[in-house]
Amino acid sequence: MPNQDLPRPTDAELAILRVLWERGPSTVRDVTVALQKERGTGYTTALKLMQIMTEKGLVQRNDSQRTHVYEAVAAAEVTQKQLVTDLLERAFGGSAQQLVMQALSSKKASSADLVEIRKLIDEMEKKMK
Amino acid sequence: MPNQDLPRPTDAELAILRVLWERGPSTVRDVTVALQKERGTGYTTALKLMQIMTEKGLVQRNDSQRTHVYEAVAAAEVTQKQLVTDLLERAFGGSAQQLVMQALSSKKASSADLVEIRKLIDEMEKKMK
DNA sequence: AAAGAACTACGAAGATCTTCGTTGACTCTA
DNA sequence: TAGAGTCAACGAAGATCTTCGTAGTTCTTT
Repeated sequence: MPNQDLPRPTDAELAILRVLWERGPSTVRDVTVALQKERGTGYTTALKLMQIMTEKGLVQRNDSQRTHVYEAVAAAEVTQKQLVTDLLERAFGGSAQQLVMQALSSKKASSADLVEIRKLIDEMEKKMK
Repeated sequence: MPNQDLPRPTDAELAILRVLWERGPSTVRDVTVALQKERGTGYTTALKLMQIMTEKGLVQRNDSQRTHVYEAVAAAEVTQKQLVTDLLERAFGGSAQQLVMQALSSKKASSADLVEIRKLIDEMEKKMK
């Protein structure tokens, strides 16, 4: 029931969340290894970040074992929606249409994607009646 | 011909850009007044930010008059696309479809918006053949 | 039991972000 | 021409972000 009002994750924090979303509950070591390649993140850096994220409530820590295990508090979809909503307000003045247009044209979506999106639009139009 | 590789604007910078996009070339005073309501931004704060943005290349300054006039270097669409692309990579692993879904469901788009988006999808599908 | 490896905690440094006070210059007006 | 108002410039402060070195603890191995 709680869970809301998590702060917007920073860039480095988001990188960690993405690892946790993909791997599920993970240790600092796990996360460090995963981020080593793309970011060159050091162990203590990841540790410190994850400690801070714990304070912020972005992740949850199981410290029953000596090696702590972290997991994301909010599901990927929740945080993603928050980020999109945020960007929508900050950059697009709330116009979802423009954001969608930019997203679709910036990264080419597959035709399967387009079908999915069309479905969603159909449903939304139905509900509007 | 130049123009690319502008840094990602910060929150406060983006607020200023939005004013410039809407008003066109504006003075610090103009921007301050516009942001006073929603953000309570003070004059020197806006000035300092706009000076920094000039150094970064985000805005351009005409100082032929005593009262300088600033304008955004990149059009709204360009910066918006940059921000969306950025978010796409950082939070969605490049999946435009998911981002669009979140955007459409997070903020209710009007039926006119939906029609527009559907048009865009139609066009994209055509081009795919 | 001793040495080495792995882990958490802590603090600090450097960078960036945001805000604002102060100063000095210019302009307008009484 | 003196005073009030407006402006750009500058510096600094406080907050946040990111990184990393160091220390102390626990575990493992020999």
